[in-house]
Amino acid sequence: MPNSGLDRLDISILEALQENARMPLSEIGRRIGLSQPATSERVKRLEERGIVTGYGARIDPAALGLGMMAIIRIRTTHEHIHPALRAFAEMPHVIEVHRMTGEDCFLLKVQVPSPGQLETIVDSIARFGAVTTSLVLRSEPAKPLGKALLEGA
Amino acid sequence: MPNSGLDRLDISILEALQENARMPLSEIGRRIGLSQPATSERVKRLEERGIVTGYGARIDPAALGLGMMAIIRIRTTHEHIHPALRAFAEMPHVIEVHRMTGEDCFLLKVQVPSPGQLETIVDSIARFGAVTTSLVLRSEPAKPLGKALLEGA
DNA sequence: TCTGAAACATGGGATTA
DNA sequence: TAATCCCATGTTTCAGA
Repeated sequence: MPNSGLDRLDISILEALQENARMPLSEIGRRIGLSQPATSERVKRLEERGIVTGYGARIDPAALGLGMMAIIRIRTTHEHIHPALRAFAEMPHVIEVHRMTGEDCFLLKVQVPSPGQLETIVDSIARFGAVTTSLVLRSEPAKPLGKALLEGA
Repeated sequence: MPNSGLDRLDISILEALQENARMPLSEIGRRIGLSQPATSERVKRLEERGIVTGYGARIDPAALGLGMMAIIRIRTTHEHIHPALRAFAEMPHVIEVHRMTGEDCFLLKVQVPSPGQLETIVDSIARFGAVTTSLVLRSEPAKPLGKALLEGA
């Protein structure tokens, strides 16, 4: 088990903070049977060790008029890779960029208001190589980390 | 522009909260030129309108021994879809599940400690259909929402 | 565990559209 | 009038000893 020296209490803290990063430390402590200062100390250590890298608000894209999500794969050649990365960084609708093994070099997650906007993005990406676009019909809520570590690893 | 009645200040608040959900309201207010109570009021309204759906900790998977990320696509038939969704929900290493259009019905994002664990997951998914697995070599940091709305939309 | 400091929620009054 | 802001203050939450 490659757990970085985390005990059950640390895992519980991570789960609580993923569920609600604004939960008071006293409340987290109450759940796991620790005092507020002891909980505070553990959270600070999790941050210092680089396990907790920050805290972010969850935002509903649909509520902002970005109700359409798509997955775009790009198959390209080696000399296009770095220009492509720079181009993706400039596109605000491109939310995630992953470089991968396999036939396709890149996988992008984009969040757009309309098919027309998606077309614009696809067109501006096509210069790098062959593009495959899929519309996301439904996404399950993203799963928090934590459980995966306790069971077998 | 399909912005749900958000002005520039609301957008700035969303950006600040995505960067650091624990930023004090007084600090957010200072950045955008508003008092702490006025900022508090706006944040509460963003929550009530369902734009901010929660707050979560960002966790480094590698620091938890889950240093390997993979993208798995599955091509299956209609009768397998709901059993597959239930099965994915039970797999702790499967972080995201998207149902899509196109040849492949599902796209999964998985986070594993080792190739062996990835093999186990692929094997247990293969019963639903044809599986295509790609290892993620590198991911750019996920982009926050906000900018995309101001420019043209 | 306790305490001073920081951050938050609430109510009243002023301003603007 | 309705909305939004600021200021003042009581309460909660945090950090350090």
